[in-house]
Amino acid sequence: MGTKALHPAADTENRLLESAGEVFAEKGFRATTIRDIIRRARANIAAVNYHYGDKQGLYTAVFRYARKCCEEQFPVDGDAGATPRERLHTFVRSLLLRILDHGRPAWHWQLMAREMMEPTAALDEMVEQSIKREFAIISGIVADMTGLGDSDPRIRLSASSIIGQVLFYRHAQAVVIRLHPEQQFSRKDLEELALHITDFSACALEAIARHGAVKKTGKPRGAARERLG
Amino acid sequence: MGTKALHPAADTENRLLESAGEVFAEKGFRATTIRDIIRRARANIAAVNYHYGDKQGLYTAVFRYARKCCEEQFPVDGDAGATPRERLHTFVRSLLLRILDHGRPAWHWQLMAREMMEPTAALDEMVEQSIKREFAIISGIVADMTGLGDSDPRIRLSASSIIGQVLFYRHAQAVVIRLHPEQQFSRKDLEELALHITDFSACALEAIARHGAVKKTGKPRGAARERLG
DNA sequence: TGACTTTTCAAACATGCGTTTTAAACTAGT
DNA sequence: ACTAGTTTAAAACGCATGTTTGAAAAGTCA
Repeated sequence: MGTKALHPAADTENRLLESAGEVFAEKGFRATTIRDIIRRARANIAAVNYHYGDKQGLYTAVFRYARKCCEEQFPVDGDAGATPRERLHTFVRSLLLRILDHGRPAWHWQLMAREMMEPTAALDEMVEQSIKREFAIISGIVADMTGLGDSDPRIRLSASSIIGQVLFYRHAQAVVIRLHPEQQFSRKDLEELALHITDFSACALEAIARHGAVKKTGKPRGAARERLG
Repeated sequence: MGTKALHPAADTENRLLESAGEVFAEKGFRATTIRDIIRRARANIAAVNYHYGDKQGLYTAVFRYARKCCEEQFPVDGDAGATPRERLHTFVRSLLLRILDHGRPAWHWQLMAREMMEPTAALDEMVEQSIKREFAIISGIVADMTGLGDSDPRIRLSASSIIGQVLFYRHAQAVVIRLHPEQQFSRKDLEELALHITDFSACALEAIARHGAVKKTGKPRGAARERLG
């Protein structure tokens, strides 16, 4: 009927992927029922078994699909010619938009957040194929801004501090909303949030650069102290 | 068996509370089965219905119990006479130990973390009776360290940044373990972690104090230089 | 002890779930 | 039009779950 036009070139398989993604993201793997998915996809209950074997098969298919879309939409590594400070801002902003933007496929990173907290086999794949690379990017930025040696544990700790500030607004969003109703999550608010986290982190990194980067064979890769003025 | 001695003065009701807490924390509300709980508590399946009405009733009872225990164990507001920096460290350290310490009731904050991510009615109670107060504490510390006026939004943002760094290790623990197997969570590791987060945050706050605290009663401590947008 | 309440127990009940089955509808090549 | 292969459809199966039941056991007080 007319409903078919809502999902344009969507054969049953694609409708299942999209619907399943929404429901899985909203309620988690266990709490979602196949009947809930097929109702939303306007498909038959046997379709998921036919196309994906079983519920778990559909889940991993959805997960792979989500990761692909997510990476394309908000690339996390900015212009290599930019200053470390600018690259930090790009990274923070992209991550924040990824996990909180109300855009169309809002459920992609919601799925990821769920996997982080309650890992299944899908998390291993995600760590290997996405997170490792992205953590390396932020680690590189941190190294540039601090001048710390590659193996200095403070790089890992600082990178975690930065990511933690961002993920907070996803993982603890329910608390934030209750605690600070004035904190909204419009695109504009997210831009402000990204600026704050960038500022906050940059100040800390610059402090480390000033009085802490005297380890290893000091190889200052970038100008760490330019930002001071 | 000596198993009964493990739960000393535990009547059925208390055994249910403890066992349910462990299982709920580990698998979440939906995924835990009553049969799983009563098996661990060595009680009959009808006991939960008899004492708590239904599964949901048991859950809210467990939750209230968890909050009580949690607050007693790691008080988050340190000596009022200490320096702001020391109070910051106390706060960060307590929060970190709360959510990651392997001590006996390790499941208390695991439950809370679950509620944060997938809120039920229990979260509202928690926000009102615990989180608001604790967020006020860290906000006070931030205000002291930066000199910002009470209503400056940067206080809320900075407090969130600090808490976010801590919660990261709970919410994304599965990722951290896969990404950095060298990162352990022994008591000693947690102390180091707390020191890093304190350092990182203190540097950022001090920078804000230097060039950003020109609101309210205005106490410009350093040269207030402007930064790029 | 004996009546009465509280607590425990094993079994059964009702429901919702993932999955399977069987057949009908559709598609494409000849 | 016929047939073979693919996709969809409806119903049913088997199982695990939350909950209820009715009686036995333990506890309480006279």
